[in-house]
Amino acid sequence: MSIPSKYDATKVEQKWYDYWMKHQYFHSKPDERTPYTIVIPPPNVTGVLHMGHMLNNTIQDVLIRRARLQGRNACWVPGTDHASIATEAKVVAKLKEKGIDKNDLTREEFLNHAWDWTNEYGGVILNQLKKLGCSCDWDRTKFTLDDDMSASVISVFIDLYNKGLIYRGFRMVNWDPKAQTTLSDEEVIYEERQGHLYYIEYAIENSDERLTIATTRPETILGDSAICINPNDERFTHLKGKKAIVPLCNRVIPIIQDEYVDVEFGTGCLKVTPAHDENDKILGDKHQLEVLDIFNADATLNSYGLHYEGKDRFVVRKEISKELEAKGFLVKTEQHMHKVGTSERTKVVIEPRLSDQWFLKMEDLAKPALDAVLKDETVKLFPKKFNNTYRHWMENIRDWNISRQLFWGQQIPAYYYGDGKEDFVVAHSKDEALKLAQQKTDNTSLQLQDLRQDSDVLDTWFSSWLWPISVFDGIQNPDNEEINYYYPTNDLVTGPDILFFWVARMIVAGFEFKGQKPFENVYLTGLVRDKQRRKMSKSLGNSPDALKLIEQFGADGVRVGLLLSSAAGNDLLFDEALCQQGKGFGNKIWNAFRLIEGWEIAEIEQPEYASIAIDWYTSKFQKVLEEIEDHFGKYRLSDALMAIYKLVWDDFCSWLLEMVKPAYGAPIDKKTHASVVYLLEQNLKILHPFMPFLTEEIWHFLKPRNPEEALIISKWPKQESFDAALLAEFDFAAEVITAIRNVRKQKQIPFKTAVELYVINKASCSENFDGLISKLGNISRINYTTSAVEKAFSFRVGSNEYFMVADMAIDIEAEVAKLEEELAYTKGFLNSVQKKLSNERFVSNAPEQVVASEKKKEADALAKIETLETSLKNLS
RNA sequence: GGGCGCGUAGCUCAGUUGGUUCAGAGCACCUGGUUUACACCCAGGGGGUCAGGGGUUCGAAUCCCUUCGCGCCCACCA
Repeated sequence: MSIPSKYDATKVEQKWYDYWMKHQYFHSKPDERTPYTIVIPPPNVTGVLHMGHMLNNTIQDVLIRRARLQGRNACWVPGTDHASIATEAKVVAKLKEKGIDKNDLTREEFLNHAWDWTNEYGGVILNQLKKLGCSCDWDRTKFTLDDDMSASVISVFIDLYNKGLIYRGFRMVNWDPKAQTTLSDEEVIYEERQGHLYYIEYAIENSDERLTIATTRPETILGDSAICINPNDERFTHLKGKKAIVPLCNRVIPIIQDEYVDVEFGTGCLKVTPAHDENDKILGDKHQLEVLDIFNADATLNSYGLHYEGKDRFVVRKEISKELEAKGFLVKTEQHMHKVGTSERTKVVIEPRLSDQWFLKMEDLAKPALDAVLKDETVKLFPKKFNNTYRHWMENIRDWNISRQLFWGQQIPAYYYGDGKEDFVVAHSKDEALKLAQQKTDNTSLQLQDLRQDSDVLDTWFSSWLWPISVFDGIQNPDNEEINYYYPTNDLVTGPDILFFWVARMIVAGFEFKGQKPFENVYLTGLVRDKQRRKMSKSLGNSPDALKLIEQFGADGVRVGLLLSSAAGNDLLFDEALCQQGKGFGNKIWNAFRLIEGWEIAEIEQPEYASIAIDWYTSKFQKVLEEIEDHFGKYRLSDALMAIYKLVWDDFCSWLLEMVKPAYGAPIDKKTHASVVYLLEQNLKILHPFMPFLTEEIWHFLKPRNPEEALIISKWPKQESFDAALLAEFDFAAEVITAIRNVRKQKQIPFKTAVELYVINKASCSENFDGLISKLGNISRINYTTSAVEKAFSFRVGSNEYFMVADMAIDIEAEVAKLEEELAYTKGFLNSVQKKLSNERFVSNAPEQVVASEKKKEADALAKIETLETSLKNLS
């Protein structure tokens, strides 16, 4: 098999992905091994891969591949989410393009369109994940609207309802007038907006007096039920019991008193509109005020809007303020910054609206989930700083509005048989509902056709909160082999933006439905931003096409690029240059492999320097492996990758390969070659989670291997003890080599010119690395001496002094200057050390170790000064 | 309004309980190098008042206070 000089990522990647699939390496089934399980955060079924997914799933794949190499039964469950509101919005838009209005369709017709759409685009994103190299168990692919998944959701709803945790309530909810559905509090994003504060005069009934109120929403005066003043506000006590007249519609409303009103804000008078403001609703309930809903579902005004009927709320706001001004009701307007709730999905301004909705009581459910993270730490968040955010949310948790006025989702299993508030039952089927209804009403004449199912569907998150359980059928079939084996899962990798939407609720569901946590560790990634720190978004056009990146840099290159600078929880500032760096790294490894494979092997004796070099790298590898394990343990994948990057590039390629490399054209001894190949293989194993394709390719080039010997299922290197002393010796030798190269560069001694080196070995270095110093410094001979060598370039490493003898003129003055500079620096250093040592408080307070080290520094400095002074004397 | 976090080299970030190994890494930059695995390369190098000020300590990037700047989360003030 000939080795291509260039690595062709595209071809190689397809080949190995097919190979892995064919041999079922990604597939997991319960066995005697310890499981390692990840469930994917299911992307929107109709979505396309973006940079956030790339980062997220690369991290998951790194974790899963590493676990697989460590001999665990690795199972990564993929799937997609029906994303009710987002998908429904897309389908509605698509239908609109075709001239079809959703409102003209029946539920069934609409769902048919939605399924067509899902079947056409669904799964695109999963195929994109394959390009990235994700080793998911595709046989397990789930969709949150699969029949069994939906059945689990419905069971859970019924269970919670029967436990009294789900209730129906007429409440103020967040209404999205565009999607025409309610939203949970979490789906509302508050934005700071510049608005106006309108000061409007209301006449007092049977009086000439006028009262001024301040409002940001003048259009809602048509829904006013009262004016509220603070009972302690002396300015208004005389108005107690009087009535005011609403401008334009001339309705007479009471003036009520409540301490809720802030005397300081605006005019100290508040208009009360119970239908359109949460606080006004509370006031309204307390004071038994009328509730006047002035809006239609699409936030246009209804008949209460008088001549504004049918017009949009924002249009009305402008027009009504003009009318109020023209008629003398508007006193003034002020600029006013305030927060406006907007829909996460449709971006429109949320309208508080009173309606019948389904809620889930959260307070009791939240307790075990709160303790699991903060008290028992059975669930750990990475980075830990999210504990606070989590606590805050959990401790102030509010009931969850789980109903949505959509078609795309699990329809709520509530069946109504009458118009009364309690005239409904909750059941798995209509037949069951009928029985229940007959029992409840004691009316056996009730018929199936008398029942109508609630038209709402459940919030998407009400299905995805079950994900880690339901993908293993743990709801419907709670004691099955799979759920018992894979649950709780190990790691969850997701963004902090869905910490509440999803992560927290999964923990809640885990304890409620399985009696234990859904996962052990939560790795929260940062957001992917561009170089200017802007969020990547379609509208900004700053989000690169994920697949094009893979084409350009290879999946391995992109994976490395993404992970190079992404500490957990930190935003990732994406730059294509990072992928280039990833690709360059791949190229480096490829060429190292080509070098090794290109050597001619001979039955010759192993040179001593090669044996030392291999011992050194073996120890170095172990030392770095220890660091890598530590990084992985802390979910510091960037650091783990960087440690491997430096190990492979610097230590393996730049040092080891250069050290063992035979002279040009000369063969390498068999033993060294075998060792180097072995060490390369060790490298490939730890590289594999990050760069699966390239490593598998090289692995199979190194020797023919059976499917059972594929890298993907090989064994992660075992951690062993290493020779720290040898590593220290190498570091010293490396310093010497660097110094030699430095002198060569400064004095323009070409590398090809061999020079002799003399050493005054005060540091008592071993001669282990002399052969390597000679080889990498092109030293013809190393001589040990006790006195300075004349006509030589000198340098010092530690307390050793070195002299390079080259056949060229020595600039004595420059040498003297260099020595003097070094001497001055060392004296200054000595001075500072001695100052510290002469400080009695330092000597008596600091730990012995620290004092000893300072003493050693002093001794070393003194020795060095002596050496420098002797050399100076010799030169002059 | 409440809470959390951050500010270290041109950029992105490490820096564990204050003290050997503390001022680091990668990238970028500068200099030199191409018949010899790799220019997607090799060798070498410069660069920081650790945001500012104050304090505790023998000793502070690290602990405390304070100022300034930035980010995030939560909260119904019209």
